Amino acid sequence: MNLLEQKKHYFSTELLAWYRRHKRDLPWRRSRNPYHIWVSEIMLQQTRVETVIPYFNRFVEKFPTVEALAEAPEEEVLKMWEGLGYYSRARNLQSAVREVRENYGGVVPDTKEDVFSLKGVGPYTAGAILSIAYNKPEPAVDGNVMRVLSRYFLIEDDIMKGSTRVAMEKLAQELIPEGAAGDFNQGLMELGALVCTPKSPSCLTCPVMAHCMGRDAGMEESLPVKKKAKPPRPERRFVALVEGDGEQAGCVLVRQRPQEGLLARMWELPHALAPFEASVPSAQDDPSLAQSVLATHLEEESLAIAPVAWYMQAEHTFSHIHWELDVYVCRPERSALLPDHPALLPTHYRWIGPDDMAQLAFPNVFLRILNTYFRQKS
DNA sequence: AATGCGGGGGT
DNA sequence: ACCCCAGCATT
Repeated sequence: MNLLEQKKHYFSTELLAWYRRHKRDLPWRRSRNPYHIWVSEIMLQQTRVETVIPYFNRFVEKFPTVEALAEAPEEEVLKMWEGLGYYSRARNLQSAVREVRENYGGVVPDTKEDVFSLKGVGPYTAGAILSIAYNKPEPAVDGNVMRVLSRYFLIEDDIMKGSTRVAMEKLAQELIPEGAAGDFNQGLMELGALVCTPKSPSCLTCPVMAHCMGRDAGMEESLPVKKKAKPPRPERRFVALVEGDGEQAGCVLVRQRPQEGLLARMWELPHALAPFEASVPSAQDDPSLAQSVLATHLEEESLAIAPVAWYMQAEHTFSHIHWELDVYVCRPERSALLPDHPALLPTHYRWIGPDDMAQLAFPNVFLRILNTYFRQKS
């Protein structure tokens, strides 16, 4: 056996033993229910374990089986996902679960082609489901795994490239010990999460430090090589907090976003993009600018409102956009188009009170604004 | 291959 | 102020 083969064998053996001693007690590790493992893997995409735990527990309690999730209204599924981000994950998961109900009799499939074909399931998640739920020897290469492997094997290829991920998958598959795919794959990720961390890795407690080529080369902190992402583009927006009067007293106006795109089908406060000249907030801002931008925007939606006063600022960063929000309290224009009769609102608009928040899914930035407002009013 | 798609925590 | 995270779909 050559030197590289020895390093590989050592890595597999030591990592597996380490995982079995040190693995965390996580909710989705308490059973091998393939549906539960699937749900956890979708939630864990781009999301930390600590964040996922409470969401996972609530989700499987409400939707314990493939059937339960398949039959649920999408609105309820989105509400359970509220705050977790990347909401297409939730919609794709439900669509895939319905596919499993129709095509596989409600049983999560156990072959690569079938699992991979499910909506929202890519190379990582397919490997995770097959190895963790069914103990099949498939690699599950995520960001953690690429970091660990790039350090241990001193791989300097850019991990953002698809070809690098494919090479890592081949390597990861060769490393899987006989009959222990699930534990080994989870061990790789566990090591990346707890020991071989992005910054200041804890090499002295690492079970495979002795043969780590990255550490030998003094490169454990500079690996993996990763091309920098583009910074998010800034957007300043004016937000309308429209206070109802008359029958709508105590309510505010919200709307549902379009079917596709950013935050698809989520609820929000009405808002409009500031003109370029006002793209940077300044102390000398003329409130009338926000008022005209908002009034014009809502007029296009057949609503007549009059901004009253600046209320608060908020910001929110997506991967690709940074929102600076200025919130203005507004009033419906009396006698104008805004109907006394709520049925005449454009269909994607609604008046809501605090109690209605429990049904509608909002992105976090609007949750913060609405909670601030309703708390202050009560 | 590049881009769109949330949100929070660590440093 | 970055950086990163148990990625996938679309183009």
